[in-house]
Order: sequence, then C-alpha cells, then structure tokens
Amino acid sequence: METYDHVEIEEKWRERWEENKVHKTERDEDREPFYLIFAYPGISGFLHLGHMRCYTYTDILARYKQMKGYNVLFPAGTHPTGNQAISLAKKLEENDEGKIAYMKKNGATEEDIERMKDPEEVVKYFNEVYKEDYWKKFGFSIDFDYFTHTIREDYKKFITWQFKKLKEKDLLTQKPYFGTECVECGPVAVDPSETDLSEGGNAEKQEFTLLKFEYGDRYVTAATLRPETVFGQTNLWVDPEIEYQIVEIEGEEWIMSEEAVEKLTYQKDSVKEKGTIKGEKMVGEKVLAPGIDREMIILPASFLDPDFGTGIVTSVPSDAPYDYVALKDIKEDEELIEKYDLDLTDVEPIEIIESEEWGTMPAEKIVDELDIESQEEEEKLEEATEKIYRAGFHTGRMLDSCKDYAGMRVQEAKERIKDDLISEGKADVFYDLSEEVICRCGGKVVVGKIPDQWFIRYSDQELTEASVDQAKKMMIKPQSYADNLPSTIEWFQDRSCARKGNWMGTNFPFNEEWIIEAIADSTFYPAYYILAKHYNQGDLKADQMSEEFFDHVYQGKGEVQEISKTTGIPEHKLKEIREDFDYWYPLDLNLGGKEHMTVHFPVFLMNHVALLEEEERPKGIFVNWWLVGKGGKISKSKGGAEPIPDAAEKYGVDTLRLFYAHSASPFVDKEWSEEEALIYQKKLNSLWDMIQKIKELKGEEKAIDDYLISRFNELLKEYHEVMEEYEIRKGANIAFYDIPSEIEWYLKRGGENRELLQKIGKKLVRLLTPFTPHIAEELSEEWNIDFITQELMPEYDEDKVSKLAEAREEYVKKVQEDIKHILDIAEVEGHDIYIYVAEAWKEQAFEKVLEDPEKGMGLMGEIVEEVDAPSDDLASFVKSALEDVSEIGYQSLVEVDFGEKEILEESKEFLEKTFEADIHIAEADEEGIHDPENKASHSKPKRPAIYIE
RNA sequence: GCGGGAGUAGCCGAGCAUGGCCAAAGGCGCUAGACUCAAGAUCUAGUCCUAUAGGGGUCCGAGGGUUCAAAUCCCUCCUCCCGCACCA
Repeated sequence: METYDHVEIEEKWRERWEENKVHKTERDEDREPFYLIFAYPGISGFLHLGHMRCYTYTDILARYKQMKGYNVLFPAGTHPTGNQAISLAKKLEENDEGKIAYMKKNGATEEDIERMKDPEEVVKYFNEVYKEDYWKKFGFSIDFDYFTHTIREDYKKFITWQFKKLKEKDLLTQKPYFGTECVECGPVAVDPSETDLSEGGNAEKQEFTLLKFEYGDRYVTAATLRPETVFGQTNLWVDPEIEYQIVEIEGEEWIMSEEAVEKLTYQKDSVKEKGTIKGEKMVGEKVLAPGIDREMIILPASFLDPDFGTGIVTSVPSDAPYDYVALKDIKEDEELIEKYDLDLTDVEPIEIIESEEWGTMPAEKIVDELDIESQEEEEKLEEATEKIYRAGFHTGRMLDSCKDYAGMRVQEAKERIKDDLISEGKADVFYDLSEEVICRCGGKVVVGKIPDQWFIRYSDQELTEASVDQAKKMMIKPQSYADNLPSTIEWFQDRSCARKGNWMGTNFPFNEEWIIEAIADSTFYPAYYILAKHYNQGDLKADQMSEEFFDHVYQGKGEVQEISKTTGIPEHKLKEIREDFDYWYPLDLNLGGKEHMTVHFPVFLMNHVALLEEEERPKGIFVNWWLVGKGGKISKSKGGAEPIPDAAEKYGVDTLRLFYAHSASPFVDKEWSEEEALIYQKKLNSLWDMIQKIKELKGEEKAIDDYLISRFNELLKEYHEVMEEYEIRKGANIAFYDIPSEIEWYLKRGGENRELLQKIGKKLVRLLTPFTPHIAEELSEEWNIDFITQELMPEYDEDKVSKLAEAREEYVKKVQEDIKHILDIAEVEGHDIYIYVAEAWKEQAFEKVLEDPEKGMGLMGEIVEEVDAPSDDLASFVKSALEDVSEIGYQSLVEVDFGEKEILEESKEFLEKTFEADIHIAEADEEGIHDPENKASHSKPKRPAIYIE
C-alpha cells in the first residue's frame, strides 16, 4: 500500500507552519494563558538525541494545551554563560584536530570554524544550530519572537536588576569560601560528568581538622577526619625518612609535609617557609596534645603518606586499626625501641567510644576478627577502618574519658569537638581532595580559599519557608520529586553566585571584577522571555532597561509617565509590556532533566519566591529522566550520538517524537535503541494505512457502531484525564494503541459505517496531533481546515457511552475465546459449531444467588419456590453459580440485560468467518436440537454451552 | 554517611497511588501459517506448566502478615541504582 514519505511531509508542514506563522503567540485577554518552558541549554557544543527528550515533552504538552483552547506561550533561549564557548574557541584557535573533526562532522564549514575562534561567534553559531537544526527541525511550536540568550546586553540588564533586588532584600552576602579550583584557570566543578576535568571527577572535597601539637615554640600538625577521637590520642606518628617543612602561618610555626604546605598556600593568606626538619629528629620527643593537654611521644611509622593530610598522624589505637597495629608492631620491635631509646610504658589504647557492634575497643576487636598481622596489610586495614567508622558514627556514644562530651552521640560530638578546638586556637581547618584531580587545561585542581566570595542567602528562614509552601502547592511530576522538593529546599544552603576569571556572563553589579555565575543567572528567566519579544522587535533598547523599568514591569511599582520620561520608552509600550507580563505570569510549567532536581529547580523556585508575590509564583515542574546509551552515556560507539538532523531524516521526526512519548515513562532512564525507533516508524506506517483505509469504507450503520462510539468516548475521556496530569506516555498509548485497536476490532466485526468512521477518524487524528503533528497535518489536509494544529480537541460525550453495547461485545469475545480454547485442545474437525444459550430459569436462579451468596446452599429452599426447573438440575446449577459469583467480571456481565440468542445471531457471520465453520445457535431447552454429548445442560447465563464436531 | 528510587515471564518494559474482569499491556526474540522461485519485508496465530471440551496448577526479588481476595497494602531481609552543591 502507498505509504508516506516522512522527509517530504515533515519538511512540507514545517514550512507551511512557518509561512503562516502558526506558532505566533500574542496576548489575548479572551483566552486563558498557558505558559511553559524547558530549561534552556548551555552552549556546550552539538546536542544529541538525549537532549531532545525534554524538548519533545514540552512541545507535546504545549500542543495539547493549545488544542484544549489555551493561549499557549512556548518560548526558548540558550544559556551561553560560562567558559564553554571560550574553551571551544580556544581549541579551534589552537587548531585542535579532534575538535575540528567534531565540528565538521556536525556540519560546520571551514568558514564557520575560522569565525568561531572568537567565543562570541561560537555563541552566535550555536544559537542558530539549536534553533534551526534541533527545535525547528523537530516541529516544535516555539515562538522564536521571544528568543533570548544570557549574554545579550538586554539580558544582562535583567540580571543586573535581579541582583539589585536580591541585595535590597538582604539576600546577598560575602564570606570566605573554600572551593575547588584549577591552579591555572580558576574555579572548576569537580563532578563525575567531568565537564571541566580530564581526571578525578569522583574526588570528594574532604574537611580535615588540623590538630596543632605544641612542640617547643612550634606546632607539629596532624590532620584528622575524626576530631571526636582526640581523647583517645596516645602518640604521634611521623615517618623518620621524610624531610618535614617548617612554615610560618598566621604568626605561628607549623610542621608538616611539603605536599601539605603546597596545598595550604591556597587556603591561607600567607605561608612562609622557615626551613625543614627530618622526621627522625622528632622521634622519641614529646608534644602536648590539643584538647586533652596530655604529653605524648612521637613514634616512627612506615604507613604514612606525605600527600595525605600533613604526613603526620595522631594515633588513636583504640579506634583506628592502623594505629593499633602500628603500635603493636613497634612494641615488638626491640631494635627500633633501642635505636630511638623509646619509652613506651604509657602508650596504651584508651577507651573513648562505645558502639553496639564493636564495644569499647573497636580497633582491637576488628583487627582480631579480620586477622590483621601488620601495618602493611593495607586493604584489610582500610576495610576495618571503614567498618568501625560507620558503626561508631551511627550507634556510638562518647565514654566518660571524653570529659565534657561524655554520653554524647558521636555524630554530635564530632562537630562540637571540632568547633571547640578551633575556637580555642588548638586546631584549624584543612581541605583536601580525596584523589588527584586534573583540569581540562592540564593544571592541578586544589581546594582554595576565596576570602570574599559572594553568596545568595538561600538559607534565609523566611525565603525557605515561603518556598516550601509554594512547592507544596505546585503540580510537580513525578510524585517522588514533589515529595522531595520541600526537603531539598530546606537543605539548601547559601550558594556562591559570582566568580572571577575567564567567564562569559553578567558583571556583578556591586563589584565589577566578579562575574555572575551560571546557575545564578538562570533562575528567573521565564520572566524575561516576555520582554525579549519587545527587545527583538526593536521597541526596547538595552540602555532603556533601568531599575525603575523592571520594577514597574515585574512588580508594578512606579508611575508610567515618570518611567517613560526617564527611560524614553513610550507610555503605551510600558503599559503593554507590563500587561504582557501580568497576562502570562505565573509560569505554568517548567520542564527539565533530572540533573536539575537538586540545583536548578530549587533556585528557580526560590528566586521567584524572593522576587514576586504569591500569585505570580510558578505552578508546575516536570522532571524527565534521560535517554541513555547502552550501559550509560550516549556516545558514538553506542548509538544515538549521530547528528540530530541526520537522525531526523533517518527515522522521521514524528517517529522520534512518538519514541520519546511512548517507549518509556518519562520518569525512568530509557536506553536508546535503533530497532525500537524503527518499530515506531512501522507503527506510524500502519496507523497511516489504517486511517487511509477507513476513509474509504462506504458501508452503513450496524449494531456494532454503538460499541465503537462507546469505547471511543470512554478512551477519549481517559485521554484528557491523563494529559491534564501530564501523563504523556499514557496519552500516547490511548491515541496510538488503544483507540486503533478498538477500530481494528470494529472492522473485524464487520463494522463499515462510513459516516461514523469519518467522524472517529477526524477525532482520532486530533488526538495524535500533539505527538506526531506532521503526519496529523498530512492526514487531515483534505478536511477543509487550516491546520489541525490550530483545531480544538474533541470532547468526551457521556451520553455516547453504552454499557450495553460494551457488554454485548464482551460476550461475543468471550464466546469466541471459548470456541478457540476448545478447538485448541479437543481433537475435532470443527466444521460445525453448536452454541446453546442457557435456559431462562438459570438466569433467575443466578440472580437469586447474587442477592445473598453468603447463604450458600441454604438458598436452595427459596430458589426451589420461585424458580421453575427440574430440581436436580437446579441444585447442581446453584452449586456452580455459588462458585462463579466470586468472579467479579462474570458477575457484572450477567447483570447486563440483553438477548444472548439475538446477539449471537448477529455475530454469526463473524464467527463463521473466524472459525471457517457453520454456526448453529439454539436455546438449551429447545425441542429436538442436535446435542449428541449432552453439552447443552452445561450452559450458564451469559456463558453458552458449546459443542463442536 | 545522608536522602531517594527500583527489583514483573527468555529479554526490554507497562501495571502498583484507587487490592478483585491480571497468566499480567506493548515490544523484542522464538514457533507455525499466509505471501514469495527464494530471502527480506509485511500480515495472522501462538509463546509459564499441564489437560483429546472451554478446565486445573504455579507465578510478579526472598520470607512473613492484613484481606473473602495481593504484582498491587503492611513488616523484615537480600540485591541493584541515583542525587549530595558551584555541574547546566
């Protein structure tokens, strides 16, 4: 059969929509607005099919709402803030072969590449790619008149205003911050996606307590992750072979490894080198331990790593397996004791923490249990340390030896002891990374101190509470995120919002050398799209966008005449912009991938709450999971990484849209599968064929019509219900599978009503439109409408639902099924099928049973009175009826009143065709029927007996 | 650690909120048939076990419980996955 050419029709309709400005959106006070966005993408290079998942969901919902009669605003933009465009330009400048090949493969020309050695041009280029090759290509109903991006002058004005407002509301603050930074190129993010890194994405920033041990005029320093164990300290460990550094920090002299000094230079204002001291020089000497004011001996050890902590470790043999084993080793090493002349009499483990699992001497116990022999058995020691720590942290309590902290839970004591030691000047804080991290640029990543970092005060009590309230009112999908968002907001701490260095973005208004960071300038932007249109039309200039202007538009402050005078924006324009904002806001829905759950969505919401009144705050969030490659990220080797325009041509845009919508719930990661995409392509072809076929049928009304009308209406109702709840997958399932399969059944049953099929066909194509708009337009081209995209959805009509029609079909299906079963099992020829409808008295008896099945056979008395039937037959029937009564489905079928014989006669032709047999229908108690095996007596109401020969 | 999620037939993957028409949608794979010289594509039927009459049995990670009734609710356990901040 003639099918359609997706490349041709998709292009055709894309062009027609554009020519006719179908997606143009204007304020219209007579229609209810619906405003939705997807989280705009950064400019990070070419996108792949994974990214299109979220955008497609957005378009499906936009189109659905549009067809429900809403005035839908669906804008889009990009987020080039950051250094991604800069580093791409740099790579191209350096003639990086890999990058150039990548650009070419995705369709960039030589000139494009030449041009893109300038970061601004990178942004320009990708803005076009995103718009033309991705969003338009996919047939999205975006109105690009509202397009904006975050490094445009106008957008920067908007961000500047936003930060002024945050400052006014006392939501900005400055304080020291320890963050990860590359020694070459400034702040970088350490995360497994390794956007900024070439190595070490799984590293964690660890906070050590740097303990200071008095050692003459100096301090020996030891870094620990477990400050709560200070009461159990018995000695220090140094490596006799290491040349330790002496450095001056904050007027004191500290001793630590060279590696530690290097790290500290990024965390302390001044670090002056004062000389060195070899480990063995310190061995045997005494230090004064912080917090417990106890003299301790310095002992030699071999397990120390100068790149971990300070290369000096305080020993807590009661709770640290390493220390316990090292101490045991040294006590048995007489040679060593003699060499350094060590006095070890007082060096004994001290009980400090009691946990359920490990008692009061956990190190001893676990070393015993794991059978650890020496300090060289690193693997076992790591395991032991981990186990004890976990148990201690959760169930542990501090013992009496811990003085003021006795009885406290370990979790609490840990913080308290750390804070107390620091405030007494006996300890400091030292940050380090858990593994080596290397920047994209090749530089080493360290933890550095920024003394005057700017923060947005998301910890603010009032803001937090108001945001939580709002979150609870919103429509958030999936439910699990709706449940979590309030606690995510409560947990949200102050967040740094500006940075220095090589960065594209808006200058921080209160300190121009800082640039606003990428998350901080992408929280409130749905409010800006509305203005961007006026800027794009040339009615608004960036330098007119003053604080008063934004105050007026977003917060209704000030007098129009006044603002018009100071900004030069005509009064009517100001009014128009203000009204636009008023009309479109609040935002109905923000859609984004699951990566946004812990950062973007919370700050998006909190900034709205900070800046706008309650009735203007967002109403919905939709989170989608990812499209992934086999076993993880989408990549070249695993498929799904081909350029989007190529994929669109290969599979068809409608196919891909249906794939996203239907192949999995939006709330799970979905593996990309080419085969599956091709199946959806076939699906669309066969749906196309079916709709073409039903257009051509020319038959008349039949009884089966009522069934199709009824089922269609019920499914239509369900369709709307699920789509209103943004259950995209269910909606697609109804439109593309449930309804077509009802139509298939209808045709199979001999339905051919031309008028009905035309009507249902037209409605069905509308239901398909949000998902596969191109094919829907093509199918409806001859219907004398402009664009099906602009049509309204069919609505559910309750009067069309007929329980009777449905029950009759169910009955036929059941009979058909039973015959099939018998044919499967029995060895019969199957030329003649006899169907015996149950005697009337059986139905009467069944109804009596239904009245009160609890009575069981006790019902017999009553039934014998009322029902006229042979008493033996009656008794055995009631018995079986009592069993059947628990089958809910059967019961409800029996309750519907229709003539079985009549419906069977009607379906005779269908059954004969299905089984290629003669069908004979009779009542079970008719005289002279053909029933050699006496099957007729087995008939039940709505469950006729069958005999086949 | 903290917080969250998931375990469904050979495989992928719905269902679970509102327990009962659930032996459990859809797809893949497989089997048979139609079409074809043949292959592919397509279409039809079947695909837990069992049964020569529409039946019976077992089943939704494991084990308990609630209920007339559990894949669905509750408890315990096992296994796997994700987020945890300057990454959009």
